[in-house]
Amino acid sequence: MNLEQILQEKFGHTEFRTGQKEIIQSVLEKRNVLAVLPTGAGKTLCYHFPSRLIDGMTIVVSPLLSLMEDQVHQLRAKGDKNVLQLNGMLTFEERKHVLNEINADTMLFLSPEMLANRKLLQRLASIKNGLFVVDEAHCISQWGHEFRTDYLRLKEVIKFLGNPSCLALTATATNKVEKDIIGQLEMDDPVIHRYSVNREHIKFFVHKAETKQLKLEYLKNCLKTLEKPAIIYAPTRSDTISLSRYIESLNAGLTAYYHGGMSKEDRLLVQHQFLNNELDIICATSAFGMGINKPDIRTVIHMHLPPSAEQFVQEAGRAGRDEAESAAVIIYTDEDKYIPLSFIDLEFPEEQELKVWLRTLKQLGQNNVSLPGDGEMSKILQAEEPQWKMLKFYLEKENIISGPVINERGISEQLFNKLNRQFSYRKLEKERKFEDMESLVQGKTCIRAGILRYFDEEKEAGIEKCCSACGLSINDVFSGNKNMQENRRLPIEQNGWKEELAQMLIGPKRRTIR
DNA sequence: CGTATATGGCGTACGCCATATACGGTGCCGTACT
Repeated sequence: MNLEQILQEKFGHTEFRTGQKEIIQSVLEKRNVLAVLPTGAGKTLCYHFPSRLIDGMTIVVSPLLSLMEDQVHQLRAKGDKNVLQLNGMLTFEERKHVLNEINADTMLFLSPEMLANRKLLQRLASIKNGLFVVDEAHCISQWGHEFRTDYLRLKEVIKFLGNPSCLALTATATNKVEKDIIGQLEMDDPVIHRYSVNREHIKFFVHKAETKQLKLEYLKNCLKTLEKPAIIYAPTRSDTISLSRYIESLNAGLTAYYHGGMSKEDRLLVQHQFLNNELDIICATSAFGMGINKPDIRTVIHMHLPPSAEQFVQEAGRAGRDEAESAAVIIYTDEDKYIPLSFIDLEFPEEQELKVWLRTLKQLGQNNVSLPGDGEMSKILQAEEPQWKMLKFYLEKENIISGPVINERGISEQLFNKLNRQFSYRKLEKERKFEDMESLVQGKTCIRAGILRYFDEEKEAGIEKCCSACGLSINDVFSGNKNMQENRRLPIEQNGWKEELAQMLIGPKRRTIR
């Protein structure tokens, strides 16, 4: 039976989309695969398909619980009952149940943090493992080094599971990020399937404003001209709130805000309203977007400069998954850079700080104190919790910390120098990425060409007037979408959201959300 | 960099203004409880 027949019989599709067949073939040949496929190209099939043919369990590492929920739900809805997930939203009993259920035919979704659990790993290793998938694999590079270091432990996990073949999937990776992913997963002799990140129907616009007020003026213009639904990205949580108030005052459409500090319920509610076309505009921090599968987002506006071109392409790429004309706008001022730069600053300790931290740890070790919990420890060091967790990861790597034991003899001048050098290097890398983003918008040349160059691609000849630098104006977009406008919006039920929320929380799927 | 809160001097007992300092983003987790 050939792959097309299987596709038809088991998955109900008549043909593969670009790249899918090649990727699936490589996976079936038991190769380690890195696939860079643009947003909306059908990544799920790339592991769903082989997981049904491969001998052994398929493990899928997913960065967000909401994303995991969605995918598991969709796959199960398609009739695949042996798709399970394991995460912190499950009760103890539910977890036990999942651990009993899993077998060599299971597809199991987990977070990288879950895979740090030794007992769980032993249970997983007791089953034959066929395929190890890392979804949204750019997270390894983007988050793994500092924010979510469990991403850097995945290589040990893969070894522990008996080296199943590995498939890393992402929509945005430069050559450098590709190398980082391959290196961090220790993928042996990998096959790389890379498809262009170019999305021709997305038109790019950059506008530099002199003041904050003028930024808002330009935004007002954009909202008059550009189509909705739209996402507006802001740099801080409070900015998302003030922006949504501003837009409401303009009567520019139904608006809500979204950021990581909101409760799970509120986030879920806003997300659902946006997906159901009950909102025109969502003002959000970078927390919003990953796994948002809404095909008809017409406009993405950035009210600041994202920290990297990768992040920009990820966020702007949420527009126009349906391949209809869409707009991506950046409105910025020179002052914008201080926020991203201060975030980078915040992530890494100062030299003096690092010295004090190591000294404190050495003292704890000398007094045979066993290592306290993360919250407690960050208090002792007067560090932010993410900072301490990052340091802990690297100290574990250097065998300074093992479990609750602090091997204080290893804490030396050399160790300080090594860590300090490493942190400085990473900090510089991040600052460079931001500078690249700055030069992307400051240049006088085609923005699309700049993006493609950044991703080591050549711009294909023949795209005229593709962005503001090529002379395109925001009034020129959306001419091609005329006939698809009117039937989009549904009437809004003013009191519907409470019932809707109750539905999401209580039944019929029984989610556990606190 | 801009904004919000905290401190400090004044010169008289509470309120005012000036200046100093802190903060800003992304998520998972057998779990800290108050």
